[in-house]
Amino acid sequence: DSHKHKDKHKDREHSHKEHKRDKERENSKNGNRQQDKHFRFSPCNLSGLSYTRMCCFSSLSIKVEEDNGYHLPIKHEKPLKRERDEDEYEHKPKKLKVDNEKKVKKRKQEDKVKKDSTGGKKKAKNEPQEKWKWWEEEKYTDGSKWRFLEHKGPVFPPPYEPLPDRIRFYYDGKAMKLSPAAEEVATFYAKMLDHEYTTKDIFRKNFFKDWRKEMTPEEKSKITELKKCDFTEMHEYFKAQSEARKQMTKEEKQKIKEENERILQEYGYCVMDNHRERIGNFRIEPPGLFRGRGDHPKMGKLKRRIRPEDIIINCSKDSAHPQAPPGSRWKELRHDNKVTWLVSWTENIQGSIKYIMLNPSSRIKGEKDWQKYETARRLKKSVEHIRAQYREDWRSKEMRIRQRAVALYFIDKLALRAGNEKDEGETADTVGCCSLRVEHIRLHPQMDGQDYVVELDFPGKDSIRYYNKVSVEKRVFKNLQLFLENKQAKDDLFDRLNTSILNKHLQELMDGLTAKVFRTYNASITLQQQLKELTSPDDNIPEKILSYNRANRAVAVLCNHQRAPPKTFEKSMHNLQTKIDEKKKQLSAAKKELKAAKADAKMLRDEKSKKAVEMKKKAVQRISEQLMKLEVQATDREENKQIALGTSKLNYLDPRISVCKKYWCGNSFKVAYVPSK
DNA sequence: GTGTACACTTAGAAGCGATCAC
DNA sequence: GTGATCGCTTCTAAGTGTACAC
Repeated sequence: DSHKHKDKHKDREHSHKEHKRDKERENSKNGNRQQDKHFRFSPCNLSGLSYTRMCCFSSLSIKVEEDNGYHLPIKHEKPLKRERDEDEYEHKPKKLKVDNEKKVKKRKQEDKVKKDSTGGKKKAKNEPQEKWKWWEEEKYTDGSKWRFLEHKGPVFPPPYEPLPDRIRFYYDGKAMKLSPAAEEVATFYAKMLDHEYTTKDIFRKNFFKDWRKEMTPEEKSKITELKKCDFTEMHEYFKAQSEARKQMTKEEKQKIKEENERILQEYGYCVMDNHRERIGNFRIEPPGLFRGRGDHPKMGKLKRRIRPEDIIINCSKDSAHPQAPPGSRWKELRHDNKVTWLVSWTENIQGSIKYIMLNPSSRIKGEKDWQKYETARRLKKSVEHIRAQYREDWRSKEMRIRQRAVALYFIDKLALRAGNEKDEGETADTVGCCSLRVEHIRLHPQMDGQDYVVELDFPGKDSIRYYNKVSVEKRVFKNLQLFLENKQAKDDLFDRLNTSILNKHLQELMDGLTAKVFRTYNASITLQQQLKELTSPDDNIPEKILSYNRANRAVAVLCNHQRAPPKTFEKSMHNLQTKIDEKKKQLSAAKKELKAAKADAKMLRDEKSKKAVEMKKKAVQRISEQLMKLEVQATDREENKQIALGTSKLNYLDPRISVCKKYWCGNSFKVAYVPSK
């Protein structure tokens, strides 16, 4: 019997997008593909000291073996071997300096001295761009995140600018002038007319409900049906505006660029502990319609405009406090150095808190990132023991222990997320490991020539579908059968488990261990093993890049990092195919010419015709190479259609693996910071 | 044990300037 | 010159995990 509430989840269908993805996945049995357009660089300013890195890749294919210890949700042609234990992830770390009170005190004093010498303000803006090796400095041990923090506060979006009178809204075929408040919300919808969102019932319903709240009583009584609303003039107006922006002269564009740069310099940086640091998101989110992912019950709701009165400012007592815009005041001015955020506010859709924090290149983010990979490396040392433990626990007398052990096996083997419980009706129905339900799993004692196959099919984070068939150990299979007994589709698979229980257990096994550490560890170790397998010391740079991309793709597949195929995908593939066809024709013609030249040479037996043969041979060779390149490009693009490589690069792969000398491929990476040599 | 608040990381979509191909 | 594509940034939603009250 379930300890958790049952029947709490309503039947939901896959979103339209997901259906599209499913269909495409089916159509692409040899693997998912993605055009490597989406690649997110980590901020990697050498003076910015990011613990993350910057790489230049093209997309390349990987192939996956059926049973390699890691069971990837997306299948590929070639085996991706991944051994569980690989010592090379064991780079010697640079010894972390241990903080002590004396050193922290010294740093504090130094900060004070520098501050005093600059009249209470840091000389940050025009400081020479000298590398700051924050990783060589001591860390705070008292839980504080900084000693001094000064910033200029957030940048607010511009106020609403009413539409020109010539741009009209029509209701039931008749032009109608809207009040400014109602008009503003209408423009949010009008701007999205081309988007799939506006075809969704929930989106339309939520928008209309919230829009009506902004209307005057007269408007409210008149506008009663969304389907009678005509926003097309507004839509065309915004499209024309966007077009006009594109058509601006170089000078106009330059002027805007300079203004943006000025704002960035003024508001985009803060001073934290004597260093000028880039802020990640210094702009307040503008009002608009909420774009929840998947079947989000709140999509289309009005995201209200944030006012200074909603804003909490966090900074040092002894800093120059940011000033609220004239005529307004902040909600609160706080001096909490136990947190890293500079500005916060509560949003109105979920009631959650939003923050303005530092850029990933900052000391504070870099240190956290580093710690994350250090924890993953510690896990490497304990992982065999932990695996032995959970295998033992599969036989436990207690159901809760068995469930915990099977869930952990999934998290380790399949790199699943923990799966916290979520508020029903407040968010899209998505699950992770601990929140899997009976309906998400199917057991096949035999399937495709394999024993004990578990078929997993569930919506994960961002409503991305996780689909995988994996052969498991007999004991796991038997346990799963037991967990499913006497349960309905909507019941929890692991009814005696949640993330809190699981993480408490993990904490006992290793200090700092939580479910997500397994994802980091397994992603990084997969990269390393793939690099080892796919590269050889004699490889040239393109070959190494090819291997790196394949290894990266293996990680993306393991972590189920997917994206929607680009809108222009089909068209661009079609264009590429046309090129291939033309090239084939060219090749065929060149071959004919070569044949003719050979015949001439045989007859004439002179130097000129011999030379002609050589020329034609070279032409055939050149065209063949061009054709091959195009074909590789097509395969590559097709295989990368749905795989997103950026997330793993940015969040899961220890940069020390990418810059390891053994796999180093020169100009492929720009490294901001390599902590160990 | 449960619920909630909070702080932070992870995530895909969208935007945009630069470059390429024609 | 123009449209397509690339390479990257920005935006913000959606997760994880901890602390704390009851």
